[in-house]
Amino acid sequence: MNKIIPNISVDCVVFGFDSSGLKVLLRNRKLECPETGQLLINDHTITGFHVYEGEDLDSAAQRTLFNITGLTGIYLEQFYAFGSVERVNSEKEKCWRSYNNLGISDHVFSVGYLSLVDSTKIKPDQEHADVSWMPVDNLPELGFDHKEIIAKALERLRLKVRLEPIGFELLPEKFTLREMQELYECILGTSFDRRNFRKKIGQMKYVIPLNEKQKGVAHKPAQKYIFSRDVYERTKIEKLDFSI
Amino acid sequence: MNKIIPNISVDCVVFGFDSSGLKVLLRNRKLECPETGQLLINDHTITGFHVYEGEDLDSAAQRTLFNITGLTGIYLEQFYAFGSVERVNSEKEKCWRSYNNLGISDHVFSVGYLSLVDSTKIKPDQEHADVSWMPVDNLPELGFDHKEIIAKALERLRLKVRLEPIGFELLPEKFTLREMQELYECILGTSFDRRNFRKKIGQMKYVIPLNEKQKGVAHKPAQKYIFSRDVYERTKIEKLDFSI
DNA sequence: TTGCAAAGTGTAATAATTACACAACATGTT
DNA sequence: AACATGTTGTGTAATTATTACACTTTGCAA
Repeated sequence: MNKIIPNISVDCVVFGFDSSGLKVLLRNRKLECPETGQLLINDHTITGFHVYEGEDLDSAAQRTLFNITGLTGIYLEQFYAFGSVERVNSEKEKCWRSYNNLGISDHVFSVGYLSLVDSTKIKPDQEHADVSWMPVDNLPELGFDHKEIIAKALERLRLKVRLEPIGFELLPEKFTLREMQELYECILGTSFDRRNFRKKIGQMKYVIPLNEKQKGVAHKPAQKYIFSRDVYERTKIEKLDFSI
Repeated sequence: MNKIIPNISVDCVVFGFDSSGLKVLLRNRKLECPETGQLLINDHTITGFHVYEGEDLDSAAQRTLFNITGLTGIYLEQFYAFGSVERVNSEKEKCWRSYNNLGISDHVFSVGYLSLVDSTKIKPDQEHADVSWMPVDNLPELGFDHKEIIAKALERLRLKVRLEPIGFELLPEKFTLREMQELYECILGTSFDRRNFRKKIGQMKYVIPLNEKQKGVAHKPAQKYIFSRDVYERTKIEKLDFSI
């Protein structure tokens, strides 16, 4: 049995994307009073867990991510460490700990990881009924300091997406340029001229058109594209040129 | 008396700049065998210390930074958390701990901070004889995983310097355009055309020329400039436009 | 007075970015 | 069968940013 380190955890902000925008994978947390049955806590948290003894941060984050998504090999990046004294010490969290204390410290330092997944690969409803995608621009009530953690993750995502082609991690393997444009628009909160956007993408040799079209749409079907990391690595130039 | 948290520390990479390039502030660490007097360890470390109970990460970093520089209000930014299992468990570090163990865990998670100081404000020789500026491109032997930490700090500095006007933190209050250009050249490892660089800086309203010139130089003295954060905050545009 | 070393300055060529409108197409509806 | 709908796919001209490049000025030291 793995022993947890009582004062160190990882928290993983899992981003997904679909036609209605950018999402975060959250778990519903409920606590009801054993005597009265009253709902003491009913909020949401990102997924996280204490680091095990003898485990390093990245492994702990991968483990945590696997537990909620059932997937391995997904994009995962450490982005910030959170260590404020109050982060697990609000009244609500004291209450939570009083019912769930498993030898956990009252000052837990948590290392935040940011993960990007193709949301079509996850069917959260099946495996964990308490897990769901929530829109980043309309989050429910969150536990701990998870609002702050998500905000910081989003900030990092916005930065990173302009510097590296990580947007593709959020798209299905085959995607249309419209999907790609919508993704970038909703991450960056801007809108692009369609022709200029396409011109720009056209220059990216690593975004490769397929001989395949959308099906079952009530309009002219769009061509599908794939991203080639391989071509990207070979042709990338050291420049902040992903700003679109 | 403050009690330390045995498994959590902060490490602070302090960067400075002078005419010979970019520097890191390092402390010489020596350990001699109490019996034989033999030098068991003679290397360098960045400055760091365990977090105290009830203290948060930023405060711990500020405290640590003050201890080595004697300065407050300096640029300080968290950049990465290090938690590999081996980081304090090499033969050398086991040896160090066997002589200096103050209730320290054998798996210490360290949060890396990056600090930028005007090196003219620090006279390391006076206060601590064991502290000195070392060139980043020619580092001595380093303890713990500090080589990796410095590398990561440098990577972050290179990124950040293109996105925000933090370079000025490394310059004296009044500086010449040549100093500024040399700073950017040595951080980014490139060289700029002098006229184009000046043209670019000319557009930055927050780099303000003074009615003051260099003195005591054996050539045409250069005009001095200051950076105004105030003007910057007012005029900044959301764009990755600091790439020069 | 002369030599030295760095400061300070402008222009033309090239490349990148922006703004903008219409025909083609697959489907669902009448 | 014809039509309505909604989205795809495409080019050009104007503007702006980037690059490459050479000579005169200045203050001090010898």
